[in-house]
Amino acid sequence: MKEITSQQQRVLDCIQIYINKTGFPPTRANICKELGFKSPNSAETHLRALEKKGFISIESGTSRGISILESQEYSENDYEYPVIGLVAAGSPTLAEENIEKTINCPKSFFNSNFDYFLKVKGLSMKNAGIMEDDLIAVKKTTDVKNGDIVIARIDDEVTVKFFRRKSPNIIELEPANDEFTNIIVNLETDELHIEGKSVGLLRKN
Amino acid sequence: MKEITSQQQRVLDCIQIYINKTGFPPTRANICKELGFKSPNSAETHLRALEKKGFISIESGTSRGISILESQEYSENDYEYPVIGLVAAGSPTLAEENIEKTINCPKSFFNSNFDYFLKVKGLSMKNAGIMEDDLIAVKKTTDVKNGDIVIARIDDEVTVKFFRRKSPNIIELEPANDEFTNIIVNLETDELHIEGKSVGLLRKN
DNA sequence: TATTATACTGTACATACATTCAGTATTTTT
DNA sequence: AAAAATACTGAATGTATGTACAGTATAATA
Repeated sequence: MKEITSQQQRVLDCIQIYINKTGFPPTRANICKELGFKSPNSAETHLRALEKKGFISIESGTSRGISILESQEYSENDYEYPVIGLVAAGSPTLAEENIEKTINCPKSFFNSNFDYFLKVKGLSMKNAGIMEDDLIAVKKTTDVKNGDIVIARIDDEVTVKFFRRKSPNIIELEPANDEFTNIIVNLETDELHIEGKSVGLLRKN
Repeated sequence: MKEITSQQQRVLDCIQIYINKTGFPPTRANICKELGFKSPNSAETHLRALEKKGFISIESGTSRGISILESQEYSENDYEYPVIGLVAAGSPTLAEENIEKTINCPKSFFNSNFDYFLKVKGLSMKNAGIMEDDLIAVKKTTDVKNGDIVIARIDDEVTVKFFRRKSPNIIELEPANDEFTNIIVNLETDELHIEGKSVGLLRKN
């Protein structure tokens, strides 16, 4: 299995999500629409690359004839997902020491696969329906769009916020609570790490 | 779910086997070849019957746009929990007809065991972090305490609210949204059915 | 007894889709 | 420095595929 590029990973994820949602694989045009490509050939070349690298197989001449290989990674059974506590500001977080427990959960539980649960502290995303002690299913990725709920880190401080790119170098991290203010990050002067994005939420009461 | 005929069962099996083998659903022609039909319309009419009976869904105008709804496979730890849509007021709800799909989920996923997922309509519990289209894990029980989030039914109208017993015969159903008002139920004059209570919440985004 | 559902064959057609060709540009590998 | 891989746009084409229409026949309902 050769190395996958970030764009190819996006296409692969897109296929998996499409199958989870609809039950059947996407067309070239579906992929383009989903990822913003303007030519079906963009999808085509990515598919060919993914096939060459062994991630998918393509049935020639067949509509939607894509199948994802290496399926134990994606579809098989359950997995023990770690629950990581979002600890107070200033502490090293997202580290192994912060694994509170694990949760057994089907791998294809949310529309996208994910890496861990993050236990939420505070109410900064209250109006988005994210409450204290909720568990956010986090997919590790830096590929985020405007409006995505992201797990962002500035130095050692980790927060959950809406992601909005205002200009190539200005990113706004927007809370969903009037009592909190936007965090404006200038990429030229500040370091911003996107740890991942929310693909789902779990609450136990 | 209506009764399935033996030929329809053959077609349904054929679709499942085809998906297992290839990773994508069959075309009409594929089904014909597999089962020995000589006209694509044979497959078409069977598919329409299966859709009408709720076994599959067909995306119109879409090649291979078949998805099997009732997924009968589940392991020992997991169970296929039904997702029931909270339909508009006045309709008979919580009925089998309202099963939108099922979700495979470990039986001990939430702190208490539960019976089904309820898909939320409206924002009456917004401040409790329950948003539109969230899935509430519902445990069927009438044993509820003050402050519990309950699924209550008055006649045919089903709502999700906080439960508060004001006096032995007066129960208040309290929303978590300023734009909604409390529902006060006098057990001497009104009939109140407690369908169950929320033991968890699931959100996919 | 009339009607509807089931279970097919066979033909036809619009369009959904895969796929090729022609470009452009940047990055990585040889 | 040349070649190959990556990452696209854009247009064009053949065919794979859904789907409607026209029949035939039997069993199940109303």
